[in-house]
Amino acid sequence: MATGRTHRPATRSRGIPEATVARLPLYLRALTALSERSVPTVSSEELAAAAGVNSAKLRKDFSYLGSYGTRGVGYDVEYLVYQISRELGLTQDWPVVIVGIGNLGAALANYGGFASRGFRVAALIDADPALTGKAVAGIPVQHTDDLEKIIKDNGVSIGVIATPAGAAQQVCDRLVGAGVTSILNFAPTVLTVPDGVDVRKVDLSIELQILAFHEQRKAGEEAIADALPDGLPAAAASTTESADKGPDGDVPAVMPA
Amino acid sequence: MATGRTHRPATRSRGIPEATVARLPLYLRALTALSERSVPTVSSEELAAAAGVNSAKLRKDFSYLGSYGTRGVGYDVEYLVYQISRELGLTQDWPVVIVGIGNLGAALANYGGFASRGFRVAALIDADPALTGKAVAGIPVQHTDDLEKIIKDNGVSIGVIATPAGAAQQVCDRLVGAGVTSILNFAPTVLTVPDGVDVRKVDLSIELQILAFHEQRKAGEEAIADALPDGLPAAAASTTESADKGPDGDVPAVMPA
DNA sequence: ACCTGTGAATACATTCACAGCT
DNA sequence: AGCTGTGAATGTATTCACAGGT
Repeated sequence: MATGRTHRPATRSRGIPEATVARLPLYLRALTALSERSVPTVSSEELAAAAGVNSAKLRKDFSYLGSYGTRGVGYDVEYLVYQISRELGLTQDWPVVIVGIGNLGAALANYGGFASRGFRVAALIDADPALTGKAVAGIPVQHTDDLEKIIKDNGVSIGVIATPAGAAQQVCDRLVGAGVTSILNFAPTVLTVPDGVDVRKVDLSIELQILAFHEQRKAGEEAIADALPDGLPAAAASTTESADKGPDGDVPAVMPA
Repeated sequence: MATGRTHRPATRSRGIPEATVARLPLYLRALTALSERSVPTVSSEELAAAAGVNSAKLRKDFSYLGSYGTRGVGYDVEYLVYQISRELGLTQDWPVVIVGIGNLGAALANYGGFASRGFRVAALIDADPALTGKAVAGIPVQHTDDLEKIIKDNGVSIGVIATPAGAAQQVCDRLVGAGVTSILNFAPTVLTVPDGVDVRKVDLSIELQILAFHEQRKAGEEAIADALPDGLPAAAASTTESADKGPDGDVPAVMPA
């Protein structure tokens, strides 16, 4: 096996750490805003504040790309915009297909952020024949039967899956079979893909559950300790001055089903 | 200072690492599927495969929750479902408001995954008076003017922002002012919140940009190396049969506007 | 005087590998 | 014999703090 042995090789291509790659779009957005206001240069401190990170991290991140700043001055906004865009591959145009044109798929098709920077919705695909031919966001919906042809004709390498969970793996397999090597998955399923294919997942209910976890911690630890004999070591007293939501123990439901 | 001093204290409440918390929903989903098929017990190996992680990581994750398995046997599915649900705070019902009922907000309102487990869409809020009173997913849209009242009347502590970027910070401030302490942000902006408030971000264009970065690496490194004197050590040969999209240097736009 | 770029230090996360219980 | 639970080892990310340019 030439290309690597394990299931998920972390795709850390060359020098740039994944964590850094994940922040580059943030920097780019902040820089674009500065560029629109014709700000010529920016310091790591200012840019970090705009991107919501700390400046040491930002400088370290940029150091992986090269030495694009000027000591004593800062970074040239336009130049950095270009360098980061290039690093992210946004100086070329990426045709994207969206599969599954339900509520979410339609929302994605309409989402301006797609088109605005390097990405172009090349096709919308759905399995429902009733949708075929109808236009969503000005783009006609095509039938799943033609998926492979659509991918190949448009040279698509990035696919977005917005189908129900049950259809996602099958759609994924067909996308990959047709040559797609990057997938953004909105369906709440774990997708299995061959080596060399990247999958990123966006999962609403996972995000909510993570928030619920922290929310529960903020107020309510005592109430649970009170109801269960599982003796937790009574975490640090809360003392948050925020809103003092009260114990709120009147919602009944303890089990989901 | 009792409550913590810096801008974002990582919210690592007690013992459980953030990375583990982020995986609990995955485990829970896999376990729920097993539960529906009436599978009584599962080994770390099997469950890990279903959740798309490796078994050592899964066992370590579970070890933070307690010793809920049986050596030589595995984990009791029902029991684990309950323990993880409880840990995530899903044994109670979380009323959620969605602010911004455009395409995306409507998609979220309709998304089944919200309702299915502990979360309940308590209200939909939008600034457009034309929407007020109309029902989306069976829930009437209310006007932003009443935001504070809605939050308080429903005891909402989790808010979802699906407004345009320009409105997001303002909406966020009002949510926080009314007592919301967890925010799921779909708007492409960095939100600033006071200490003690959690924000999670879901950003489509960031995800796509990360994919584009890796995509660019897979095929096309030579083309870039060819155009720039930046001597890369020529990463592992790609051998992807994908689509051979070519160097494609003709799209000009480096800037959006 | 100022701000970048980066080694060194620290913190966090994953993986290994095996002791210990069933 | 089999599988969990976990210390120890390794790998990755963040932060510190300051040398080195402008």
